[in-house]
Amino acid sequence: MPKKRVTLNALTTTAVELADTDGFDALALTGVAEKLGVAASTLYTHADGVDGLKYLVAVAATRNLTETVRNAAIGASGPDALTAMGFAYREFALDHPGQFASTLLPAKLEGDELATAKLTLLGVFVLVYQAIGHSEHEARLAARATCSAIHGFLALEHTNTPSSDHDADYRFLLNALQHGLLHTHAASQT
Amino acid sequence: MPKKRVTLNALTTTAVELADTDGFDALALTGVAEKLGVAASTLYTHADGVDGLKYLVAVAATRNLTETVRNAAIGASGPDALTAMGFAYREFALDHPGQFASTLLPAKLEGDELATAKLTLLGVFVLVYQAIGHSEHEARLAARATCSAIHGFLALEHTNTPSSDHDADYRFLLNALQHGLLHTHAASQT
DNA sequence: ACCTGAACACCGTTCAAGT
DNA sequence: ACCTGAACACCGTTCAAGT
Repeated sequence: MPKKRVTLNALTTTAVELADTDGFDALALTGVAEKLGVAASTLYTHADGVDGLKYLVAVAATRNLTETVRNAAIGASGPDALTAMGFAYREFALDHPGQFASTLLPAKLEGDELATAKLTLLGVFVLVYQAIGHSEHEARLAARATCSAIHGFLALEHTNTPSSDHDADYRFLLNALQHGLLHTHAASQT
Repeated sequence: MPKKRVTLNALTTTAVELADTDGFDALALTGVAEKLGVAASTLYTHADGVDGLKYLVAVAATRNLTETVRNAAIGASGPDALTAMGFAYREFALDHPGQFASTLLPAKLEGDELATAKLTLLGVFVLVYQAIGHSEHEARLAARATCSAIHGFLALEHTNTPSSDHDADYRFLLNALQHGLLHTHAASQT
């Protein structure tokens, strides 16, 4: 019998997979333990219960999302980059529903892993707005507004009454936001 | 001993209260039953398990939110009405976190109570945009975009990295969206 | 028709005991 | 240091039995 050893990496990976499969809320120590071939109580050596496990998933998911969005941003300039990022964000949410849901988990301590992961994600948007010509303050406002709008759309997309064309709705939202942000930018420069 | 009788109304009210107190996810048959003074199994006479209970909460919450937003819309015209609705929405979310969270629950059947409640809420926004001069199609797009953005902001407001001024952030988002929607409106008319 | 209590399954958590 | 299995609490759900 080979001794069963659990690494933090294997634990996280398995938890992320299970979250995407069964839903983030349904993520259970039992399921992860079974998939890893260990007793459920073993997981307390590596994570702080079910909340600790969900925290691990949230951190990994936020980082994965950040990388996806960042990759979408390269190679396109300004406004096009924003649209590309928006659609990459959406694709991530559709492909990884559990990871997307985990994004809502609040950070515990200011400056902890999850908090910094969230800041990094926001930072990608900030950079794009700065590249367009916004000041840092404006860019931060614009980035927060954009992330809020995107998250809201994706969260409601599958819960709300079915629209005829979600794709068009999303494009409309991104466009309106973009024009609105350009407006405030122009207004602040006059 | 007076016989304990549970009405659907008392059940819903208690569940809504408990959702706001303990969180929508933590809503439990046990807690509701205890607060009503009956055995947990009794609740199966009135609701279809825990999911049925959450469904009841979601319907009630959506209706409450709709009334709040509708009330905020009267007495102000056009753009001002939209801002007022946005802030009423936010106040509702802050005061009733459980009800706000229940808003994310998807409707089961098309045309069921929850689906129509969601449509009614959206309808309030549609009406305002029509009053401003948008066509019905445009108004529907604008309403969906607005609801998405508002929901996203409120969902992330307490989970994301603390901003210096959430109030300003929210105002900024509502403003940008409003200007962006006016832009697309103007563009489609030229 | 509505309510109760017993019963069972399932999950989270702790802990003494093994290696 | 890491893993196990027993133990316990808690919640959801079902059902036969009461009124």
